Amino acid sequence: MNRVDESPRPSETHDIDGMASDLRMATFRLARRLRAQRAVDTMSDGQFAVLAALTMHGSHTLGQLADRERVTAPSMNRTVSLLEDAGYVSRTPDGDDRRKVTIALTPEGAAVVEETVRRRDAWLVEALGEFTDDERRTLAAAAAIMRKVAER
Amino acid sequence: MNRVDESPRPSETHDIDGMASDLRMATFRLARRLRAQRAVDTMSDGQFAVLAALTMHGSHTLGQLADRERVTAPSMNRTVSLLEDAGYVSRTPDGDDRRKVTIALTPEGAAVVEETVRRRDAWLVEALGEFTDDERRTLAAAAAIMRKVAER
DNA sequence: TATTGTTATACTCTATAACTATA
DNA sequence: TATAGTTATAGAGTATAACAATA
Repeated sequence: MNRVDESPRPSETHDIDGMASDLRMATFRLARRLRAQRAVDTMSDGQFAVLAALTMHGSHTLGQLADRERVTAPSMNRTVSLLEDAGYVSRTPDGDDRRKVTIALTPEGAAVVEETVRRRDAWLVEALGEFTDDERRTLAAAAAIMRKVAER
Repeated sequence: MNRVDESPRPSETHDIDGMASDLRMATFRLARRLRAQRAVDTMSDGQFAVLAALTMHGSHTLGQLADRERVTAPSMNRTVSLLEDAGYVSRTPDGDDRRKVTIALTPEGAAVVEETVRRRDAWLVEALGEFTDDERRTLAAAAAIMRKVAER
């Protein structure tokens, strides 16, 4: 058994049910807190998530965006329309299959992503400053694991 | 951006900006994934959060619930009304200060909490089963720290 | 007057159903 | 016929402003 800190209690590591509850509550709570920090912006989470997806994974069709964000096509259509009206994304009909529409980030959209990330992280960076190096190391390691869990 | 994986060096723990971004993204992603598991239910996150608060912290006035969930009083009033209509909470005028209303969980509400938690955690428990003891220990430790961060 | 809760109103996000255009 | 996207419509969640009851 690989021990990472001074006194891990083995029995607790087998209480996966309790740990899952703790992790679920902590995740929801932190997500809510982080989300609240967007108060300075006018952009919703859903809109920002689309811009972030376009930033990370390039252009998408409407259907691809809807699948990625796990919303229906009409919901995504509405979100994309709002982003288009704001000048943050462009719609371009696909050359091969003219039923499809390619949604791409505009330079203005890219700038908004950068600025929003900066603002959102500011609060978290300040909060993390009050924790210990060990605690921050734990969070960094956990973040990588959480991503793997979410990708399941 | 693969930074702190198996052997974090002290210098890296000072890259708080990058770590904050990682943690923010991982938290949002896991929260979204967990939230999607509620598909079997008809209850929204907001309604469930109220039932969970009543379960964990006992009865509240409307204002206390609004403060705890960080929404306005009219928003909480609406949520509580829906829960009351569904039979999951009760409203009782306060004996001492008759402006106040005590909101309490009904037995039906308590049953809904239990069942919802069970369903939500089922997915997470299964997911966690595919990780190592070390990884689960890291997540357990991180959950506690995340709660502290969120309470800031 | 101040506080607690509620009602009125409006806007966003989401969904299902129906429709259009294209394959 | 099937698929990609859009439009129509409705319900839930949130907010601000205005109101009622009580302290």
